[in-house]
Amino acid sequence: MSGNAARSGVSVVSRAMAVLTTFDQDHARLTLTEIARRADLPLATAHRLVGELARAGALTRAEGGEYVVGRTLWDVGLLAPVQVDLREVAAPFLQDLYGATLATVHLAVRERLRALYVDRLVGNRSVPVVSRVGSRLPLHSTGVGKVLLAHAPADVREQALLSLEQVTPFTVTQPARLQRQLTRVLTDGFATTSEEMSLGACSVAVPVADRRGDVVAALGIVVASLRRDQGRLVSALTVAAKGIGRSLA
Amino acid sequence: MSGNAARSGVSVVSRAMAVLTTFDQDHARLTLTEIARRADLPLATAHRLVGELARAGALTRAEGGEYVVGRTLWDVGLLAPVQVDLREVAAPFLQDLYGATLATVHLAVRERLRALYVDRLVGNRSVPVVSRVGSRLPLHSTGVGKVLLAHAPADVREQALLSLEQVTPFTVTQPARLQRQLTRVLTDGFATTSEEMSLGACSVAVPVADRRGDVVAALGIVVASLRRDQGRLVSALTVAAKGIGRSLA
DNA sequence: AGCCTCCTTCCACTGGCCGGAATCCTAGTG
DNA sequence: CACTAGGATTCCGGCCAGTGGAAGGAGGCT
Repeated sequence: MSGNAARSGVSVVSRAMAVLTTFDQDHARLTLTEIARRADLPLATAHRLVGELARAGALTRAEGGEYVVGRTLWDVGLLAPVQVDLREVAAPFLQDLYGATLATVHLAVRERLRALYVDRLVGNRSVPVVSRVGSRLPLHSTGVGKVLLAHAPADVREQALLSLEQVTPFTVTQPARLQRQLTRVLTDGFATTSEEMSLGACSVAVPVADRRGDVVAALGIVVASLRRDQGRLVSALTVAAKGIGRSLA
Repeated sequence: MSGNAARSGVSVVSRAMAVLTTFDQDHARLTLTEIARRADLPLATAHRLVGELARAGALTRAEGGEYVVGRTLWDVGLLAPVQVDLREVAAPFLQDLYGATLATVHLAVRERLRALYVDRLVGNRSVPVVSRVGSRLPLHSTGVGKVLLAHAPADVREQALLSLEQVTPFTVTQPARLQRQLTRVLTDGFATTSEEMSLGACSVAVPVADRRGDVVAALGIVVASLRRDQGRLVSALTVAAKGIGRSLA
């Protein structure tokens, strides 16, 4: 009658991973109870798993008793080959771009219906932004997202147009209007946003094409206003994007 | 007689973590057999664990059949609070420093008897270096290491002086000589190396002190030669380090 | 073919995992 | 101070998931 009632049949490993993936950018520190709830595990089970993960260094206990991702996982995670060639090649160009504009610089690739930010540079006097390395943001409300979407296969574009979340009052949510913008992105060679992702932040972005001409990433910068020198920014971005493309294998 | 002979008594979780920690900077892609050997697990056991980890997204199978760290772990690992305040505060200063010098810029903290590189900027025309974010390099053969060691507690210094690995022909391996250098680091306010970590690379580094005056990190740059403008580099580094220190909470 | 290395599958045994329940903490409340 | 509420921790018997030696592919090289 007592003891283990319904062993759910999933492996320990997948449960442990479920615990780990309860952490995300908005939930970087969690209590045991939250972990159990989010991973859908009995409290006692979560307690044991979390304890073992902590002992192994995968999790660490913060001051308040909450759990955070541990240093060991940081080490291991850094080894993941997530766009490493692209990032290594692009890094110097991002730095030059930052030096020339002093604006926040973004490098993103498309991951299904999201823009995955693989690298980022933020300055002292830059406009505050929500993105971080590893962030996944909507394709329709960011500069890099629009570029990636404009160059995406037709089926991806169609699916993306089906659900346009209203992030700020200025987010473009009408499919027809966004479609027109995407067409212009292809002809103009760059995309812009005006407070469509976060208030007070505008952005410009250009595609990064490899030697075969395929768009593999988008390069963008975030500024307070585009009124002034949009032309100069587009030029700087284009030069950097070309440089990255040429350096890709 | 058959079946499971000696269940070693360790949990599945710790075994899974043992598998994950077989990966390091010099072994970013491993075959199943290598994993089993390095984690000291029977092949069949390693095979099952690796399979489950791969199914959970913690590992990915590369083209050649080797395993690499998966995207899921990259996501989770990025959430680890490893010097996040320091890194966020320092990032803009590193970028300015790169802009002013076009040299590779390093930010490192001390982790026991190693220098842990928490951030890094590498340019197009920079001297090639071995460090990456997450690298742990010796304290006695790197610029940032010497700074961190000079400001470390006495017991740490003593212990570090006991084993000075000869990395290149120019590495300082005599304890007395290194001790004299460390004393100078304290009076001069900066440390230098000349091809002591890798041939063809020299470095300058300065301490980053928080508001209480405690040295919490070291900031360094790597150049081909120090002959020319060591003074200018030290100045730029000092300014940046002061700025970081002032911005720390 | 023969040999070698690495990968995959099989299967009987058993000890580590499971999780409801009880207990221990805090912190907040009347 | 007693009481409550929410979370964290410990307990413990039952049982199945994990274990790993062995055997069987799959290539590659001589």
